[in-house]
Amino acid sequence: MARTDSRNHNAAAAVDDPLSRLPGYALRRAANAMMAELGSLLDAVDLRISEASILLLIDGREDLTSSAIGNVLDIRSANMVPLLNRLSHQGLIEKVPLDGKSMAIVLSEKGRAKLAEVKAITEAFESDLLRRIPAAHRAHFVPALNALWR
Amino acid sequence: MARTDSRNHNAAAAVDDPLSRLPGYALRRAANAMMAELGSLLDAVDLRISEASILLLIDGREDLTSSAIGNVLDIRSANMVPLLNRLSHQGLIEKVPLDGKSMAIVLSEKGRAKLAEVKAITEAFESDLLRRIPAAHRAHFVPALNALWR
DNA sequence: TATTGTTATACTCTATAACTATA
DNA sequence: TATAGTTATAGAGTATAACAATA
Repeated sequence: MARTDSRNHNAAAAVDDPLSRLPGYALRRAANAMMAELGSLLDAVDLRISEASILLLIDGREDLTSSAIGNVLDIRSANMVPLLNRLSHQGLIEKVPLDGKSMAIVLSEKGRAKLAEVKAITEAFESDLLRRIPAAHRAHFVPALNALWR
Repeated sequence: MARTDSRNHNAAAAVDDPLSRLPGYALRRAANAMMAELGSLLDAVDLRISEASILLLIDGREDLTSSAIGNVLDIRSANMVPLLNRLSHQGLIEKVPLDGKSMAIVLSEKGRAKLAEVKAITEAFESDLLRRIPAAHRAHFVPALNALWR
């Protein structure tokens, strides 16, 4: 199977990604791969990653507003609207007025059931992810990542 | 400055992101932060991250086709077209026919000068990135990331 | 005055489908 | 038949600006 024809101009096979030694590039590729995989897993519960993140963040809390959620997850208020609308139309969340201006986003009965599914999927996925990292590097992974944004 | 008013319903300040212990979540947040920063740095040379990646990949090579580049960087051929067009309109690359079907993407004189600028920016950025990771975790970073996608 | 929430909009990135032409 | 390249298009994600109502 060895290809030794020197006239073969298509060198794609010989390019073994010289960029992969770069931390930023490796970070992007790893994140893209992870997002694609998690996204596929969440298709089973008809949620996007950002929507699942919101359910996980709310969990049992009844005091989180749209802006509070957006602040934590780094989502602009204008972009929170369609995100929460979709969760609302699926009957997963409810808006409870806190005062004339603010509304708490809380999980409905259906939302709590969905959250349980999301937790099962993400917990399995997250431990899968860790298991793929060689044991020697594993404990360093989250601390290193968190140093880059927290 | 301490806020101790227990009647304050806005608990945003009290939410310290319980999701950050999750590897997948931390990976996404770190990658987003990195991309935003690198993107800003590359504004100085009027290039996007994907465009800079292409210049870095080509470097001195004269045998890489659009599809070869796309295979390495995981960019679909349909999406390579506008990407290469923009580099071409900026006079940074040229297309050299290899046969009636394939074209090698090579750097122009101007492209080589631009690449030098890109290298300066990215090398400074990449070492900056590493420097932010606590020393104990630093050597584990790229190997751990590469285990997730290579 | 600052904050909460909303609407409208635009830009980027990425994905698929359909197609032409050449190997 | 498979590969190289292109066109058109659609869906996500995310950004800004402008606005109403309330704190």
